Amino acid sequence: MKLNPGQNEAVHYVSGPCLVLAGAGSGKTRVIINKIAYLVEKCGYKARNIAAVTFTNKAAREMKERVAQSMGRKDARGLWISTFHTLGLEIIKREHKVLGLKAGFSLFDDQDTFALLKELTEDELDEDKDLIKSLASAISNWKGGLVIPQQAKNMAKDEQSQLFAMLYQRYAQHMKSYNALDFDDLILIPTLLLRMNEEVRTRWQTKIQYLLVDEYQDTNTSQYELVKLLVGERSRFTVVGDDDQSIYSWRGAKPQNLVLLGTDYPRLKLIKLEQNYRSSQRILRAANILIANNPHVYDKALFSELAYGEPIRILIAANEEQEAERVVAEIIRHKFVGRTKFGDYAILYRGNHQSRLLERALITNRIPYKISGGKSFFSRAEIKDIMGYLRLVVNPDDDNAFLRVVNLPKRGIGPATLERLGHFANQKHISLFEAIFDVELNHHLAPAAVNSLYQFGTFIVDTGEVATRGEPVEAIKQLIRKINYEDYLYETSTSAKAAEMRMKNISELYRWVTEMLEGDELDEPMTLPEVVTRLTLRDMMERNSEDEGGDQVQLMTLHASKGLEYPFVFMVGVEERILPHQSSIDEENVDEERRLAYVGITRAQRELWFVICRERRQFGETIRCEPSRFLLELPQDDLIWENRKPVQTEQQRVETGKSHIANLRDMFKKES
DNA sequence: CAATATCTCCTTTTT
DNA sequence: GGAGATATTG
Repeated sequence: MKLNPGQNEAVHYVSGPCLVLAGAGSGKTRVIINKIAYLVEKCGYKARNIAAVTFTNKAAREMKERVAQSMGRKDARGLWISTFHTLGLEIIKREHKVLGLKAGFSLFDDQDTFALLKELTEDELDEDKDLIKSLASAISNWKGGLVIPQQAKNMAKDEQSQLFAMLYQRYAQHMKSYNALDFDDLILIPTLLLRMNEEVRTRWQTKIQYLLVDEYQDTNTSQYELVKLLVGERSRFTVVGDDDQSIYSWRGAKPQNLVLLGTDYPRLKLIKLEQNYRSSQRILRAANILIANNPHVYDKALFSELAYGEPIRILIAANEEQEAERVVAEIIRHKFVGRTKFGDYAILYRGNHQSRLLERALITNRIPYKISGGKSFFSRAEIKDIMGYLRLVVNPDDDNAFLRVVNLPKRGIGPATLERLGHFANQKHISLFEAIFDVELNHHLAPAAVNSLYQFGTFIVDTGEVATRGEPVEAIKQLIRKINYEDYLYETSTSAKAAEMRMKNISELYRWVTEMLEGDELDEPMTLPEVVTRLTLRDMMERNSEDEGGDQVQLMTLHASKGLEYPFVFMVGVEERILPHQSSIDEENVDEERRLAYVGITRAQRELWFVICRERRQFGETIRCEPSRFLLELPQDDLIWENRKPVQTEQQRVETGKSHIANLRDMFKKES
């Protein structure tokens, strides 16, 4: 396929820093892929000296695959295509000596982090969930903004932030003694390292000679800085982004980085991609009109040369059960009429919990579906159990992992025993695991308890030895067998069927681990510690969802839909307090929700439905729902509201003396 | 003291 | 409708 002039320019401009403003569906991925190929084939770069950073593992995976197809597997080998987090992990891994980190560090996911914070702040925060959560996000913000604990303390003005800064410091100390890192560390640590250590900086600047960054509007301060440090003086890079698709500011993303880049690099070349190849003109028009309500830094005029297309429909359901049924019925009808595939349909929603009823409706109608993101594979108890074991084997100082698995299956080690063990370990400033082997433990615990603990500890050590001896696959096999995990599942599950399901999940995990340990044509073999950290980044899960690509209706959150496209898209729950979400209305941050709606709309290629309810059950009470303000902002002549004359004429407007929008609101109220 | 049964809270988005 | 804390039993 030929590139249009803008795309062409973006691909061939390689002499300096380059910013590509790429509207939705304007072929930005194609630009990146072509550019990588161009750099290797025409500019003399070696694959191993080019890095491309994407926002999700899935996107990285896809890009790797597409690049490999376009330039041949051999040439593509060695390219660094990953997320920021995986790149950071790689840097940490290779520089762990300089950093003074032990090789087998644990990667804490946010649940681990939460558990640790809860533990550490019992006295100060009194187990208050909301407080702990805001502490967690404060810490995450600090880390994302490159603020270390000492600086946080210095900057703290009020009492609350002083307390939080102090707890941040305590958290950091404990993470260190657990030999653990959290997600934010994966960016923070490499950035600080590159900033302070010239030798390391030079090494990485030599290694990565050209850097490409996708979804640039989602970078936060530390990622911005990391990019800057990696590209150095040469500043050979291309970043691609779209401020209208910035939907992650709640976790520190700074779309202003798009502007900042212009001041930091005066020679920055700005290229706009404005032709949309994805959506019908009508869908694009709706999206453009909606997003025009937001402020803009760079003006952008997206256009499409595709057909004008079908009207956008708004389905109105009495309640949330009906909402799900309506969607499913419409898919069945539409598929029958249009002879389409289930895989052509996507259902998008604001929050993960909204998927439940949809799932149920799909199941009862025997429609195959795939639900991505959300309550993932990795939050299943059985997976967390086995991962807990693996983490402990790799890094015995990981107290979180220890606590998860020490009495699983039951080994007669109850809370009382653990309480004492914890107290003892705390006094001696050692990990729980080390405490087991301390001779003085006898003075604090009954012999039976000490013995159970000792047995457990020895078991972990033994497994670790098998793994390091070069037989990690064998070690995992033994592990699952020796803890009688299968029996445990059958005993604890409510039905044999459920146990079977869980065991299947375990086999799946086992398969992935084995694959990663052994490597394949695109990926090098990994060590067990690497596998464990990579799985925590949910790397494998997303890879898997691809080859499972049967003919299935796709369900996902609006956030998860970014970067994807589907011929037919349903957006459900497009109501006030859901699609602008209540909290964003309270915080007066509706613009970001509008961008979220914009992202959803621009996923659609051919047809688009919005679905709303008149009322919905929210924990016991039924509450009335109002259509989202975004629906009222759309061009009404492109919409068909169900059971209703679509458009108010100019005459009606004059007669009633009310605005278009007020009238629509009235109509909705009368009917419900 | 450990294992199981009941009751409560809360539900934005994710690397 | 699910996880986590509390009440009850073995």
